Amino acid sequence: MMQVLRGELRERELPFTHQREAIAQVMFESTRHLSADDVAAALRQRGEHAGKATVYRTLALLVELGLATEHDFDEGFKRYETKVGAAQHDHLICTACGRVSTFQHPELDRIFAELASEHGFEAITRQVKVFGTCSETAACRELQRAYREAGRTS
Amino acid sequence: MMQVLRGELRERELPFTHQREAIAQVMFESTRHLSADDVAAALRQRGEHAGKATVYRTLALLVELGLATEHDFDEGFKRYETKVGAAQHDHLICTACGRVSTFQHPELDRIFAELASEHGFEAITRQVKVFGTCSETAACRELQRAYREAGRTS
DNA sequence: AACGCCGTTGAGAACCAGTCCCGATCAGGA
DNA sequence: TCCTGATCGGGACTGGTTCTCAACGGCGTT
Repeated sequence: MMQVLRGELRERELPFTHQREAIAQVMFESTRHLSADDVAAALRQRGEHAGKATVYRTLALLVELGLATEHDFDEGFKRYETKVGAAQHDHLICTACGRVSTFQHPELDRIFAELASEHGFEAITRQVKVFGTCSETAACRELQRAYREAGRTS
Repeated sequence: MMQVLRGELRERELPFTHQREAIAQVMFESTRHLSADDVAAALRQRGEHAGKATVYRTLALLVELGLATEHDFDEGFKRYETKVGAAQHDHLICTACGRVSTFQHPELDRIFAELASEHGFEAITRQVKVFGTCSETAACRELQRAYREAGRTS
């Protein structure tokens, strides 16, 4: 896993530094969506440390290398997710509790490929996000009901 | 058109102010995706003026009332688009020239409805964005070619 | 093992979209 | 016209992210 990073860096003649290793380790070991702060906290927890500029630069680098993806769930900051060993997937974001769940739909790839070629567009990445309320907690289910009723009457 | 706004405001017992009218006018007369700054500039151009706090508040209000939608095209700021008289649509964003084009796909609504019910999720809004390169300018087409070749070899 | 080049690091300053504060102003019902 | 409560606006503030630049550290070379 770390070898992949090492290889990508060598290929571009970029140094494999201690900080890059530590940050990548944090990313690779988590399947969650981490903010820059989460990464810094995880580093502290294992006795490591990296300046915030380095954390941001390294996360951007991982995205550039294709080893991570960047997400914006409308929280006012970005989150990052390891891409290694995970299939392309999209997200459902609960606006009540903040939980993010993932899904894969077999038709989406085809649809976007069709769209791109129809528009003379070369698609590089896509972002598909569905915002709404989940049914994990009682509070979320309550909001679901409220929303459904409001939708019916307006 | 302005009557719609007036009605929505009355329904919620909110005052129909001169600033709200002017900002809504700017939005309703444009089919483009305007940033808060664009709106302020458009106001200036027609001899109006509104503090930026008011611009932001009013745009948020229009979104709340269902008369506008908010977009984030990864430029570091939000853009707003009037929703009046426009069908649900999604966006292709060219990362080379910044052009945004729209598309509608007949299957997407069905797919997201299915997904939501499968996950016990009540979908409120969705954001579907495809980032890539368009074929509008020579520079964009050049990047398209470069990207296709890079994709082939890696 | 020591050298040197050059990209990286980090602490803090800077940046900037967006929000908050609060006294002045205004919409609109009585 | 008067009154009341919401809005407005200029400027201060917030907080995520980027920039600055001197010190440092990979890593290929000698």
